Amino acid sequence: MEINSKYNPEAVECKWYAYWLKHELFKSVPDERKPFTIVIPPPNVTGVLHMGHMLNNTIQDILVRRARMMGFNACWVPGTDHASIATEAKVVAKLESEGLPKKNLTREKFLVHAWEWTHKHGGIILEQLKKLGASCDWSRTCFTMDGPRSESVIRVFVDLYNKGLIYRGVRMINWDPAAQTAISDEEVIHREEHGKLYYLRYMIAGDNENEYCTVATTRPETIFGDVAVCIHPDDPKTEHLKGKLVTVPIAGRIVPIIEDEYVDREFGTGCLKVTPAHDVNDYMLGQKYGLETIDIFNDDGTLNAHGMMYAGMDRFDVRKQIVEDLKAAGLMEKEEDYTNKVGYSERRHVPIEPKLSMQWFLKMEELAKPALEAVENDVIRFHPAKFKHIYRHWMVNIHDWNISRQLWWGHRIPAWYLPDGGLVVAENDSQALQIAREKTGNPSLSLSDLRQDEDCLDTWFSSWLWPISVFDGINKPDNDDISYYYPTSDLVTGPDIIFFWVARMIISGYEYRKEPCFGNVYFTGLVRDKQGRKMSKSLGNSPDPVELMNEYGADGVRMGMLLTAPAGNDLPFDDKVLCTQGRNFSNKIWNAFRLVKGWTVSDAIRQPEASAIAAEWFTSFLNRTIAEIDDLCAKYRLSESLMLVYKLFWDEFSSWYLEIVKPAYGQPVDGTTLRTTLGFFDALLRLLHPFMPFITEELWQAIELRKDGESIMIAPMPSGGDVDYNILTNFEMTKEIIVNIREVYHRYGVKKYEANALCIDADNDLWGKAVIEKLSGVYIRSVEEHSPARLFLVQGRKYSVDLGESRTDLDSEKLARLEKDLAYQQGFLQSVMKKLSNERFVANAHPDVVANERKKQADAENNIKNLEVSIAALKNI
RNA sequence: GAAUUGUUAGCUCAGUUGGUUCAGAGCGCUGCCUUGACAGGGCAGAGGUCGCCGGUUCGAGCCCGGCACAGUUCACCA
Repeated sequence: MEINSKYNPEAVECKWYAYWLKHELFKSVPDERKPFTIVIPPPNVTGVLHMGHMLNNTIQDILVRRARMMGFNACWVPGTDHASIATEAKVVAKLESEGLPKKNLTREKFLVHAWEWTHKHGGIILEQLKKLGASCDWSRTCFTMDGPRSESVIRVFVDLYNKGLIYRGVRMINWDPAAQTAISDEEVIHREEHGKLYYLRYMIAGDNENEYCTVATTRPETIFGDVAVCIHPDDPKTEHLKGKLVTVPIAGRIVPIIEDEYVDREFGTGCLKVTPAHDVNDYMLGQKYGLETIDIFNDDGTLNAHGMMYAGMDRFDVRKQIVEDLKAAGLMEKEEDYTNKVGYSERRHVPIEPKLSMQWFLKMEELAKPALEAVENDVIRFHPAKFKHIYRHWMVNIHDWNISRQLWWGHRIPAWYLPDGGLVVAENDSQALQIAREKTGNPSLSLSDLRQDEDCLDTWFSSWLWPISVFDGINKPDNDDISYYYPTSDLVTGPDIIFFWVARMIISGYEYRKEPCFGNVYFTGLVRDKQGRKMSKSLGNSPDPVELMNEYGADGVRMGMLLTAPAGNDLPFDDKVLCTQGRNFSNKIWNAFRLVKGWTVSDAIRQPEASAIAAEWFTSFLNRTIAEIDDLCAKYRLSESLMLVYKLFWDEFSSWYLEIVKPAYGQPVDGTTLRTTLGFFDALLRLLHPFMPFITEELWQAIELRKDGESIMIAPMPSGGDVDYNILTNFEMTKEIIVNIREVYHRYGVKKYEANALCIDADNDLWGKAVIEKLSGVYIRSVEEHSPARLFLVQGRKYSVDLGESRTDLDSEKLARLEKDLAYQQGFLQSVMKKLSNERFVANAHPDVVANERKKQADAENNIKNLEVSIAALKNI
């Protein structure tokens, strides 16, 4: 059987993914098994795969595949998100480039274009996930704007409205002038910015024309909205201003000086300009003192008519210009460098504008309570747990959620306005009409009298229902799927959307199912480049995942990423290094298999003793490792778990076990060893399968002839078994002896096959002789005297290698080594003795600890004695 | 400004209830090796006062206090 010495992932991966699909191995329907459910964090429908998705979905796939093999009915639901603001921005930009500005389009026309765009670019990302090996149940693929999901959103809106939790009102909101929509607090990113603090003169109205007060501001362009100047009532600096009126510079408006303790006396001049329409705090002052609000901005961030001669100019251009004009007018006292935080739109990257606006809000305080408790009490467990703090902080300070967006791409708010004011909220227009007729008492009211709200809902208002809505649990709360799959098991996502999504899903889960929506949340880190920078399009530092998979194989990329990505930790991704390691591991597995498959078998041979020992040892080692893997996976320490399997395969299985049982070149292997080895191989492949699905399937299918439809995917995960700790300990000693022999060989330039002898003490009932002989090429004999040059100690016993009479020369290197060892042992003994001679230690420490110290003392003394003898002997040669 | 997490080998990280035989792993690095599964490999090595200062203790990488630096989240100081 001819097998290539290098593993070629490409053909293998296509073949098995198609096979899995053909046999519907990802498909899940409710049955008598326990469910294991994951809902995918839906990527933007028009997005393409990036490294963050790779990491995130690899982890999900590992969890799902492992659960499936452990006997759960595993269901991973895929889907995409309509990404309201992002998608609309793309469509608007595209239409604009074709000479079709959004303002020239009707809502209906625009939506036609948006759907076209969605169908054209949609779903690419899901195809890319298939390349990664994602074992999603594709028959369940959902979209946040498909029929059942849209229906769910509308139902929930109506329900929350009827419960009095959704209200409409004028509030100070975050306005994104680029997208021209309101956004929620979470969509605002505060960035430190170096700007100026301007000191403006407001002349005091009245007789003395030279009197003025100075106001410090970062936003001189907002003076057109000024309606007052505020001072602190107890500030002597500004005492003289009380009760006066001042003239707003340039605007010329006369405004009062008001007093409020909100003003920080230490900041600036102690005088604060009050612009209720454009600052949250000023708005609060305006409310308190009944001040007018003057909105000076258009929706696109240009000034409106209140801006007088600046009307129509962009807000930042106005700032520059007005600074010049104020200077010219002698009203600019000074400007200082100043650093402050400016809120930016998360999506459009422009400074947001605080704006008074009529919007829809969801009351959060009551809804949040069970969701906070669930995480606090570990009903929903966060991995790593450090994110509980962040979650708690947000939940206890939760604000009402602005859920309306001035966009078209999304779920339109199901509210209809009545001709004479007032509104009705209903699931559709005919229902709305019916309610409207009842409400108004006017049976002749027709649909054309009603006007539906133009806004649509925040994207997250649909994704917060995802774990329920993908099983249609909002529309049909008692259906088989939701009853079976919900609560879901694990959620895998990034901490950046802990508030946007995770927290809100937990909230809606309790509101609509009275249950947690998942049991565990695994927070991945951020994939960064090797310099630690965030991966971004503009930096061009993000490798294309598909190209990576082509180069290293999906298994190689998965493995490389996972190996150094503990939960919650950022992953500095050096694809050359990490993916190479992953690919090399694939190749190692491949070649180990090639070795075993290349053996000819003969049942006429008895199993060699060394092989029998190796099998016994590896059985225990494997079983112990399986238990450790189970433990690590249960703690969601997937990287460490993978590392364990990696070392198990590479070091223990390949480097030790296979080397022991490997027959001499061209010789056949005995049947027992072959069967045992294939059994181990099978177990190792199954352990590895969740991490590296493709190569493991390929080799598992080649171990023996499988029936069509059989797959490692649905083979049981090895469950471990008895561990003989004596064998494990003994074998470690055997390894240590072999390493020492190799070291002797190394120093003397001896080859393994130049038969030599390992000398042991006559009373040494050495365990594992056959293994030592096999791996070192020695024969073992007992002696009275050891040759000091090649002597070494293992667990206090003496061993030496006899290289024949010709090589009894003094070895200074060996001497130095022994002396170094002696020094260490002496130092060690000293520290032990120091402790044992300390009465307080002997009196206070646990008896076990003291006993252990005495054993250490004895060991060290024995070692020292042996070393001294050898050193003396060595010096006498 | 507040909260929170971290600082252990060149890099990325483990280190559970304090016990020195716990200072570890992978990668990288150094040396040697063309004997046949694999040079995408084998074998053997080198590398760290566990951020700094103090304290508790018979004993501290681990507990306590302070400092330094880094990260994350939150926050209305114009």
